[in-house]
Amino acid sequence: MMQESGTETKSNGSAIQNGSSGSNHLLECGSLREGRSNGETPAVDIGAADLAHVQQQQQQALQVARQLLLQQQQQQQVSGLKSPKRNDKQPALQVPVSVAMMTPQVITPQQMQQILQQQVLSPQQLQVLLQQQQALMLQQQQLQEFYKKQQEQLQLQLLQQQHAGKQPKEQQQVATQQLAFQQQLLQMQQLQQQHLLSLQRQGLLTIQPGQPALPLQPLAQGMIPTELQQLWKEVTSAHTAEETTGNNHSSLDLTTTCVSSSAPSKTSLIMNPHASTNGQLSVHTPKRESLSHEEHPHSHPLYGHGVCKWPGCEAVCEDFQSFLKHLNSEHALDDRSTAQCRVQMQVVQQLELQLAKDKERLQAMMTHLHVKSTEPKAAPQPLNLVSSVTLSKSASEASPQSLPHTPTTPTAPLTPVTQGPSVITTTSMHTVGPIRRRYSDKYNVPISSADIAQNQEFYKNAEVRPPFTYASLIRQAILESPEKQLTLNEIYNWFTRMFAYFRRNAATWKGAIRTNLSLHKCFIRVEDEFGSFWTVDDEEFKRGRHIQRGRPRKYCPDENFDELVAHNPSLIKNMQSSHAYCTPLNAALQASMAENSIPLYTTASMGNPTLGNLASAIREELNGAMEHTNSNESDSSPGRSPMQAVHPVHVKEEPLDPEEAEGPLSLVTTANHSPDFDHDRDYEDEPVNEDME
DNA sequence: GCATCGCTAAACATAC
DNA sequence: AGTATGTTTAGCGATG
Repeated sequence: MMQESGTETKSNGSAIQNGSSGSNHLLECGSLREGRSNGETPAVDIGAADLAHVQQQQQQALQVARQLLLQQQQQQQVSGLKSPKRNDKQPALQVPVSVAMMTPQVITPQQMQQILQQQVLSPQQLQVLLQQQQALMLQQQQLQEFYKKQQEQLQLQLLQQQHAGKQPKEQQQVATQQLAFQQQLLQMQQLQQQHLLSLQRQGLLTIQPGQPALPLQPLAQGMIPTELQQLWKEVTSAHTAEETTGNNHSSLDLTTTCVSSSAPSKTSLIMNPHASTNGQLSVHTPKRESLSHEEHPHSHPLYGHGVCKWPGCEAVCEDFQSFLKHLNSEHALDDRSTAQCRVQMQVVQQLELQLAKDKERLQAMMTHLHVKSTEPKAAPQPLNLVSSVTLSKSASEASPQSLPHTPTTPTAPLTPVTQGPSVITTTSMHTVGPIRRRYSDKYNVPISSADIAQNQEFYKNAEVRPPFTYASLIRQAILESPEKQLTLNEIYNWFTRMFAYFRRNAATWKGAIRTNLSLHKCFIRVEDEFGSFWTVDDEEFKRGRHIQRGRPRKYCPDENFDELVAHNPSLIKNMQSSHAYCTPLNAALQASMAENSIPLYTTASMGNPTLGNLASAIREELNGAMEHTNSNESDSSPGRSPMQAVHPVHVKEEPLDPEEAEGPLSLVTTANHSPDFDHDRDYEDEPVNEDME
């Protein structure tokens, strides 16, 4: 966190300077002084317009500008998070203060990283966009301030005019300048809106659907930046004297502000370092700040549990006063803090974006499920989010289960986090825990790639437990791999990559994976000189059988090992000679194996017809040949030779299911001679083996 | 009520 | 010794 912040700070700091020199808006600062030296007057020609007409124009322009400002403020309020309570009490004219920096940290580091990883744009692009937005908003704020002053001046002028009955030429000129300035304000707002639209198009900003967009009014007369700056300078300098009397607003020195944009001057524009707005730095208002502290003494969103909650800080502050001191000293308005604000803004924006997307997705899901719930065969519980989301193939049911904290069954989906209409109530969303999905007892229905891919993005980002069993996920991971084989660590990585849920509680789910790999017959462990990897026997997976539990491990020598070797010479090469098969294969099975050996080897739908596959194939013969003699052709890979890649030296031993093993048909590698084979699972219900035990 | 399934936790073993 | 990997078992809750 600290490191990231440091990096961000550094990059932002340099980018700020680049932005200052490269931005069109900030270029105006430089040309401002040039324009001033030229002494040019604004390109506004009033001529001999009568006073009433000028005044009318002024009023109209003011009205338009005021509306625009209000609209923009509304837009910022809507697009930003809801203001905290204290901000609601702020005057309407004040710039809405975002709570981005004032909201307690609810984002986990993982989520933060996730968010940053999800960014569509490169950091450089984001940086540029943010700088542009920042510059625009800064300028807009300055314009707002200036606009207020101009408004006051106008009122003063109107009063004077009423008393004097005539308008001095000077006043007329000022009014003209104000009009031009207001038009320029519109232009600024257009620029900003374009920028916002640009952000929106790039997915960085969401605007509520019902929110009215700012009107894109064509400018009657445009002004080049130099003219604007000239105008600004002249107007501000012409009325400095008036404003100094009893005016609380400090006069805006844009020159100073612009020059110090990379290191903003607190004398010209005092920013509130405690609060960042959505792209705006609010004008410091001591009264407001003191009010805020009065209302919430010793309460600060950036302070909690004696620790400064400034992102990346976590400095320990014994009391609130020391925190304030720390805040003012360490997080004053500088490049670093500004950059951190930007990062936080980005985080908030991304969260809002993600939230909007997830809401939309949830809505679609609700709609979809609601429709489905009317179908005859739909699950009785309307809260069953699982069955129809992705695993439509599975003919299982689901039921709510209240498990608030500890994740349990991976077969269950989690409570939707976002609120939504329709059938899911708030209560149910919090009580619906993992819902067990149960496959048919007879066979496993493998999840298809589409099942996961359908909601891939969702599970990648949301810490929602996927409604698939570990076995299904492991299988999916293996089958997705190019070689149809994965090491344990690669399986881990696939889980963490594909599911945000599996980025925590690693010990739990990793153990579950190992257990499943060992427990399920369909997972075959193969060793080579580089280590071991896991493959999957899809047919076996569909059977969904487990290694029998609770049975003693037995050793059973196999007299027919030679015959097996005859079908797979690699056995001799890779297996230790002591490995043997314990039970005789009957002639029919052997013949069947001889005929179907190659398809059998590829049955497992894996790239490598390893020994594991061989064993799987044998198992297939033993267990399934009788029930479906032709079950292998579908998964055969004609282009692959069964002996294509052979490194196996170790294969998980598969006992036969008693109900399927007819007679003493057992295929067991032996223990005793190799540590790799010393955990031989045996077939239960074999009197011979029982006796050997 | 019972059997099964899926999961979790734990113990244990082995290899590195 | 510590860690990763693999195996096995017990127990729990959900489900049929």
